[in-house]
Amino acid sequence: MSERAAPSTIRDVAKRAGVSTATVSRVLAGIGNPKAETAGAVMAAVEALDYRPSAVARSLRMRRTNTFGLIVTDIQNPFFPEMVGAADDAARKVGYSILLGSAAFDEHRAVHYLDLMADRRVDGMIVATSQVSDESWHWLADSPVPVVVVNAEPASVPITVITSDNRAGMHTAAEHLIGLGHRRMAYIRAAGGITADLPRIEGFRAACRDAGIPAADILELPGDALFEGGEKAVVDLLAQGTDVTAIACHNDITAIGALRALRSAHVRVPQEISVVGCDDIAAASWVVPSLTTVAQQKAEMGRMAVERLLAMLDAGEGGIEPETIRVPMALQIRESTGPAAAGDIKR
Amino acid sequence: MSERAAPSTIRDVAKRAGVSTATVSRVLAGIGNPKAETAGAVMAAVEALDYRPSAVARSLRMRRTNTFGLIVTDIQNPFFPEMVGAADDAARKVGYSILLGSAAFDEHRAVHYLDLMADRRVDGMIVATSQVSDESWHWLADSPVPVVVVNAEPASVPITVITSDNRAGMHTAAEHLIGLGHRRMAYIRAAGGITADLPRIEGFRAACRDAGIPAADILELPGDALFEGGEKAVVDLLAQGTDVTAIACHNDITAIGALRALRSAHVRVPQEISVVGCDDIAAASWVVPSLTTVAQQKAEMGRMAVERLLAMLDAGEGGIEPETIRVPMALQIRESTGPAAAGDIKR
DNA sequence: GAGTAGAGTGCAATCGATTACACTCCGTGC
DNA sequence: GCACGGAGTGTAATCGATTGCACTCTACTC
Repeated sequence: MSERAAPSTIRDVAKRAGVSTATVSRVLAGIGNPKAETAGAVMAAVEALDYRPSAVARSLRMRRTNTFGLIVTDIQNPFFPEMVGAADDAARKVGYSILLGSAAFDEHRAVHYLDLMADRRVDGMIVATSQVSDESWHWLADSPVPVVVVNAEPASVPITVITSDNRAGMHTAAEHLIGLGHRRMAYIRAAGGITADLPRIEGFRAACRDAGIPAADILELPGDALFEGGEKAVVDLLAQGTDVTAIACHNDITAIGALRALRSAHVRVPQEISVVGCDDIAAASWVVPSLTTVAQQKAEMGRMAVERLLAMLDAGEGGIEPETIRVPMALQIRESTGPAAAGDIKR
Repeated sequence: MSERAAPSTIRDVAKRAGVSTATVSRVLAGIGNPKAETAGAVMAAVEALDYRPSAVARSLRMRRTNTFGLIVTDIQNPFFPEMVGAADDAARKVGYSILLGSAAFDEHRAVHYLDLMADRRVDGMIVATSQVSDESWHWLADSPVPVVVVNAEPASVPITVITSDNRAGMHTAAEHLIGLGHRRMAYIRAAGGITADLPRIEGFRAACRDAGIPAADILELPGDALFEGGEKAVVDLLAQGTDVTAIACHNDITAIGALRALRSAHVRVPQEISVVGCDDIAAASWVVPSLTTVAQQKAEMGRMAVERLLAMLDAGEGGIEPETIRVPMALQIRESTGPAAAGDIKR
């Protein structure tokens, strides 16, 4: 047809209704008490022209975008969609929307999104990744826009943090294994830079220490927080022969990779080796055997992050002190853990 | 500290550099040939003030937001993050970003996002869901902004569509099963309203017809495109006793639900019953037995959608005719399918 | 009947960028 | 000496909304 039809503006509506733009704006915002007649004319014009106020123009004038930025480590990890969904719900309920960015394990991409969101003048940011440089953390902490960090703990930067109690969670998982009689265990870690890695391994070690298990009996294996990392760690472990009877993993995806490798090697789970994960993603109950894991309150954290941002917004600057909130985790016992095998596995 | 510090504006920069805002704008955009001295002063001021141009103001003036809206059926289905990731990559490369909305199987939410994106004046929209009313499809088709529909086929609306060749894909899956000797089969469908449902079941039926299998031998079961639907369908199927030797499912999540129910009932897969899914999500190769499935080119489709939008944008209105592009699917044979059992299952 | 209050609107500035147009120099050509 | 052209900048309009302030009426008080 014609050129790309320009959407109608408030001026078009005003003209058609025979009033000023100020009146149109007021009628639509429901402020002032317009005469029923005026209001009617405005609404009719809005209807006729299929008018939709431009959020862009409004944002410029109001100096608010009604948008929160949300950066996650990797949207492909099912852990995040659940969190994102909950955050989006909470935001939508109060008229905000979420601008999403997935860092995809790449610090440059994280920075890209940080910049993007700053340029877009989001009203607040949720940073749910630890793939962020120290420099960026400081920039965030100094930023005039409210920031909430989820599941990461930037050291020595005063900033609001909402995180699962990773230390206590993995402590519980270790106790569970120890209670089942496991003494020689392996732990598959995340890659460096993922801040949840440290508290989790520490919780695990602490529980072992408390049970009198020598640190040397705990094998720490490198991983990458992905399926491949879990798989490879187990392949290597078995290749060199091992007597561990349990494997704890940084997260569920790693654990599922581990399960896969154990199955390929015909090691029975949990009869020969028990496996526990962390996160409680949907797939944890899909796999065979279903995965014992430490559940994070994903949705709850997403919701909390948004609520916190809103609170910071209407408290204004300096209204709310940075604070670290620890959300409890809960052990989900499924099929992948059982009593320690009597004898060692040699193969 | 003070009030929420307002970010510095182009005027602040101009003042500090001792030039006009026009010059600042030109220097930053790299147009005109500013004297080296002027350019230097501008850059210095930008640096000193930590100036970032407001994308909001720019969008208003340019009447372009450099943003594409993307609506998916359900971000929790791993199928979508892969597509979204690819779309985001493609968009970022050319300076665009993606505003994401998950309809979460709710038509009202889909409409909400449609409105939101229209208000935000996105430069184009990707609609990767069929949870959209006829009215909305027409609205989209008439919309002045470019729209690409992914994996849905609004009937009788002239609009650009990129979709997997669902019919051919499921036809192939059926042939695979038939080739393995299966004759009595079940098919777990999606809920009504999911447009991929129809071509898939049709492809399945067609392959059976071609093989001379009477339609009555194909059991069509209701599902919901979710884990629960697959699980329930199989539970019901087994409860009433059945002689099927293979189950095809609308998608992988459904198939994984079916696997779970079969396992609970101690039916061996594939020895007693074969299962195939559709999508090829990551979890398809995680489950046990790993899932034979028909793979969609998720990333490719996300990329294509963005490219198409860009093409529509610089072709201007009417430059590109609506067209339906079918992306081929590929059978991924894994462990969940095998030769048909000799005898029926009675339990 | 003058004064006042308040309801209902309009005028115009503003948010922060981009860009058409006008203007000032300065060097050249003749 | 004057016209001309181009390089380099500045002035001001514009994008589409919101909102403080001023204004016009009407109704009411005394």
